[in-house]
Amino acid sequence: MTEILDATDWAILAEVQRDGRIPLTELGRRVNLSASATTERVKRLEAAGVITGYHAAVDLAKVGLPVLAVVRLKYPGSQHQQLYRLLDERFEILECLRTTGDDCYTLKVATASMPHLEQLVNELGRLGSTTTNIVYSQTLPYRGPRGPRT
Amino acid sequence: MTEILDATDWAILAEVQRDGRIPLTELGRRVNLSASATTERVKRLEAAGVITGYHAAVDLAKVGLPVLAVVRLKYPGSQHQQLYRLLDERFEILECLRTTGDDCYTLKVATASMPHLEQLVNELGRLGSTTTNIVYSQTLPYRGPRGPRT
DNA sequence: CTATAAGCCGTGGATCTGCCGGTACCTTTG
DNA sequence: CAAAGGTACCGGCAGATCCACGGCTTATAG
Repeated sequence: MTEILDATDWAILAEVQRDGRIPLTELGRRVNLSASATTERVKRLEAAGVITGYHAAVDLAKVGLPVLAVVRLKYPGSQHQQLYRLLDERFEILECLRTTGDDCYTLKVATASMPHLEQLVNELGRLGSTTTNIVYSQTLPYRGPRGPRT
Repeated sequence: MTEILDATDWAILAEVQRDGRIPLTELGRRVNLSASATTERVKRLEAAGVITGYHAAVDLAKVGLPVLAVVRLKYPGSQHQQLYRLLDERFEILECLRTTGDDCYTLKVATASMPHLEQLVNELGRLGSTTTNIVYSQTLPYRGPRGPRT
């Protein structure tokens, strides 16, 4: 049960994070391994939980959710239950991080319009005080971790 | 050039966001379509830019980056160049959003340890004033957009 | 030196993908 | 009204891909 990742593992991770549908033969070619050896490496990474899944990325604007915002939620009580219910119901909430500091939660939300955002923030405001920042642009869209000396 | 997504398109998006490596035949089974019809739908979504790519998700803790944090950066001048350089060099920075409000940028960073985080924040602090919040847990890990009445 | 384990390779059968023609339905147009 | 064109779907086939198998090489320990 080798806990450490070698350079080949990092190369594999870089490739599958860039293109999650790359064929194993092509992946093997890029990391200088045979197809079957590549398969074993990938399976091991999946089994160890290093690779947690494969997901398609969707353009938010193209599906009618052009308004992206970061909402910080300050939350006096401890009725987390209500927040969980909102996370379940409200598909506009894309991500929710629980953090240290004055604001307990940091949410990323995507809405169809400003009134739509306003309505969502109103809903969140019933749980605690909110601070909202509209996102101009994703200067750096999410990227996964890289290994040393890429 | 139909701009609107129908229920089948949303079902496809839900499936490929959940599992980006699902075979087209299985995908067709789930959305009640033949394999070839499914292929055409997916190709169209890709060509239209609705699906922007497929990516493997990696467990940050498992690759030695267990400390996740949100850093907000307040930035008096306009030397964005220096920030871009940092984004390029510093693999610990996973995401960077430019927002309205007092803090110009909101970054998501992952580091190996607290000293490592401290060093990264010091680096960022040379550009402007920073506010850092450690992430306890991802209450809701990133999920993509969902269609109406899932 | 031998035994064991780990990592890699090549092969072959099962599966999936990509491309083809064909059908049904709707809209447009003469 | 009828013909033409467009759209979305299906089925089938050739080729590419995936996956499990056994054999080969190297490293380590006894």
